[in-house]
Formats: sequence, C-alpha cells, structure tokens
Amino acid sequence: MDAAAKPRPTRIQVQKRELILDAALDVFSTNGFRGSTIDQIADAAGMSKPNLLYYFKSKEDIHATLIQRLLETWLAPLHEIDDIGDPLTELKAYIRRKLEMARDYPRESRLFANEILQGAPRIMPLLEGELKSLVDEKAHIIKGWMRDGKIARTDPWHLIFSIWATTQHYADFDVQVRAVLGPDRGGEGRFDDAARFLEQLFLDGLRP
Amino acid sequence: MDAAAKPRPTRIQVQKRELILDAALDVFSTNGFRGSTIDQIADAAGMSKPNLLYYFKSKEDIHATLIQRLLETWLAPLHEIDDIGDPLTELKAYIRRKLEMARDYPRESRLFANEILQGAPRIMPLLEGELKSLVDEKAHIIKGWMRDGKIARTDPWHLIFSIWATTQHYADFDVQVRAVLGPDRGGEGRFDDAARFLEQLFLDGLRP
DNA sequence: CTAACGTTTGTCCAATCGGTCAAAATTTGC
DNA sequence: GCAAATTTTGACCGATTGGACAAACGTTAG
Repeated sequence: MDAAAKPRPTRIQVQKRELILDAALDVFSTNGFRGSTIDQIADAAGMSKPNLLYYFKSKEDIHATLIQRLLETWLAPLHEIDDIGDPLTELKAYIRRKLEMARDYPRESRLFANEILQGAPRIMPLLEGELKSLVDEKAHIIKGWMRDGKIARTDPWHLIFSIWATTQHYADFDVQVRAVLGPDRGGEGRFDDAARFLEQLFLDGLRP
Repeated sequence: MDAAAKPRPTRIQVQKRELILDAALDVFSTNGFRGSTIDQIADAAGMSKPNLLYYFKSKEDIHATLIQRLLETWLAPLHEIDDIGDPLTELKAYIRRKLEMARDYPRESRLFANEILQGAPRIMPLLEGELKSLVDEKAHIIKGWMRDGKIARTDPWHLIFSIWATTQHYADFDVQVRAVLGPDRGGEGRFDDAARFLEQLFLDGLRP
C-alpha cells in the first residue's frame, strides 16, 4: 500500500463534485473569479458553504479544476483539422464546430474569455506552450494548402484568430447580439443565420 | 441663483478627476468591476482612498462615469458609415478604424468586454435602444448596397458582428494573440498583419 | 494677518469574504 | 443492529472591502 495513495472516491463524492462544478461554472462564467463567492456557488449547488469546502479545498481549487477540464474539450475542434480532406471543406467544418461549441457551451466560452481578459494569469504557460505549438502545427497544414493553390494565400495564424473571434463572439457577447437583433431575429435561429453568414464570409468575402 | 446649481469645478478638481478616471480604467479593465478595489485605484492614481472618495462619491460612480464616456467614443466609427462613398471602400475604412481603436484603446475595449460578459447589467437599455437603432440604420444602408449589386448579398447584422468580433479580438484577447504568435511575430507589427489579413478576408474570402 | 474655502489624511466601522473546526447527522460495511 | 466511516451543519475567525467622518493641512482673497 502506498502511503500517499488516494482512497478511491465514493459515489456521493463523484456526484457532489460534479454538482458543484456545474454550479461553479454558472457563477464563475457570469461573475468572473473575483466577482464570485463561495456562498454563491454553494447556494447554486444547493448546499452549505462548509459542505462545499468538504469536497473542494478552496475556491481556487474549484476554478482550477474547471479551467483544466475546459481546456481539454476546448481545443478538440482544432485538433480535428488535418490535411487528408478537402481544404475548404475542412475549414468550413472547423468553423461549424466552433460555432456549435459557442451555442452548446457558452458558459465554458465565457469562463475562458474571462480568464484571457484578466491577462490569463493561470494559463499563460499553456498558451505559450501547448496552444502555440498546436496552432503552429495547423498553420503549417494551412500553408501547405495555400502552396497547393487549394485556398487563397493569406496569414494562417490570423485566419485562425478570426475564426475564434467570430464564433466565440456568439457566446461571449450573446447579450449584445440578442439585444441588437431584437426579439424577432434574436431567437434560436440566430445561430443558423450566423452559420450561413460565416460560411459565405470565409469562402467568398463581400466582393460582388 | 438656483439652489441645486452645481458650483463650477476647480481646475484641480478637473485634473484630479481625470487622473482618477485614467487610473480606474487601468484597474477596471484588467480586474473587472468586482475584482477591483478603491485602494488599488487610489494607489494607481497616487492618492489616498479618502482623497479619491472626495472626488467620486463611490466605486460605482467612477465606473459609471467611465462606461458613459466609453460609449460616446466607442460607437463613433459606426456613425461614420454613410452611403455617399464607395461601399467596399467604406467597409474597409470601418474595419481599419475599428482595428485602430483596438490598438489605441485596448483598455476601453476590455472594459466594454467585461461589461458585456457579465450580462451588461448597467448598459442593457442602451444596447436595446441606441445601439440597436444605430445598427439597424447602418444595416439598412448596407442592404441598399447589396440591392445595387455593390457588395455580395448577405446578412448585414452578422456582417457588423463579425467586424466587431475580429477587430476587438486583438484588444480583448491580446495576451492570447501574443502568446500564440510568439516573440517574433507578436510585436507591434501584429496589427499591420491583422489589417492586411482582415482586408483580404472581408473582400475576397478564402476561395482561391 | 486672517477668515473662508478647498484639499488631504488617519482613524474608524459595518459588511462581506474565504476558510476552520468540532459536533451532529447520516450512510455504509459487517 | 451496530460500529466505523462519511457527510452535513452552525458557529466562529481573521482579513479585506466600501465608505464615513472629523480633524488637519493648504491656499487664496481681502
């Protein structure tokens, strides 16, 4: 027996930890880290503060767990890009996947946006390491497509930035998007409209 | 004499209020409203907390003043769009102006982003009122251009969103952009690269 | 010089926050 | 059914926070 071995978690522990993380995602994504209190999270999770602190040793601990989980799923769409398919189809698919993530996981998007806005204090090494090399790798693939004349010559890095920006906008700036579109066009259909628009923009631009 | 008349402010009052607002913009834009303390702002402004509270009656007061000022200048570029010039040139100019604002006023951009991320609690009426009608008006102009065959037919509202998203990305997600571009390409030249890329994207898209 | 006015500061307060702790309540293994 | 382990809670603590206040300090006009 290893002295440092962790006893395997109870079924209740697994459930409650999941419940807390979900509540914390709600609270952190709308109030930021410093704007959120343990009481708020405990409240949203339907338990008392000391009880919550029985499952996570600190507010930092909850936040770190959320960020770590987020990053695993967040970069998955980018990983899927490879150079076996048709380049334009591949990029269209990437844009669609990113837009679906903005629609289905807006809280995760806002949590990430909050972290970056504050200067990425907790994930800076990851941005400069894992994220940079992943983007560099995909930029290399895209450069190959340009050399082969499959897509127009342009800057692959800024292309990736523009895809991130346009898709995450629909999660991070959701209230503004809905306010501007108004009650008529701001409903669920806005994501379909966005998908159609973005496909046209990225493929053909505005020139008539 | 009106009993409620405000005595006109001293020159010192004008100076100090300006100093405080500048310091507060620094602090609020990097820490968010709840993440910022009056002490931090007072420190950044080089004065004591009670002294700061002599010029602004509360933390809310400082923030509200900043937001109000921000909005005046923030929508200026959109106001400038009209249908007397060439449509493609007009849109190119708008994109360039917005990108310059991201470069020259990143703190204002992040302050705005923070506010929207938290659900725009303080400016919701403005989004649904002034902003919506302004965007509707410009969308109408753009629709005219499309009818005239001057630019490709697409959704004007989402077009505006995509311009906001791509340009503000370079202010709000600056740390991520710099981390991914690395020390070589992440210098000041990144805005020129972005300008070139965005012009090509919005004009011609990726199709070869 | 001095009275009136504008500015600055030290001290204080109540509320909130993250986190602790021991005791009580509950669940689990046998 | 019962003892051990797990879970939940109420009470509490020190630190931080937004803000109040009166006293002190400076400045300026007569």
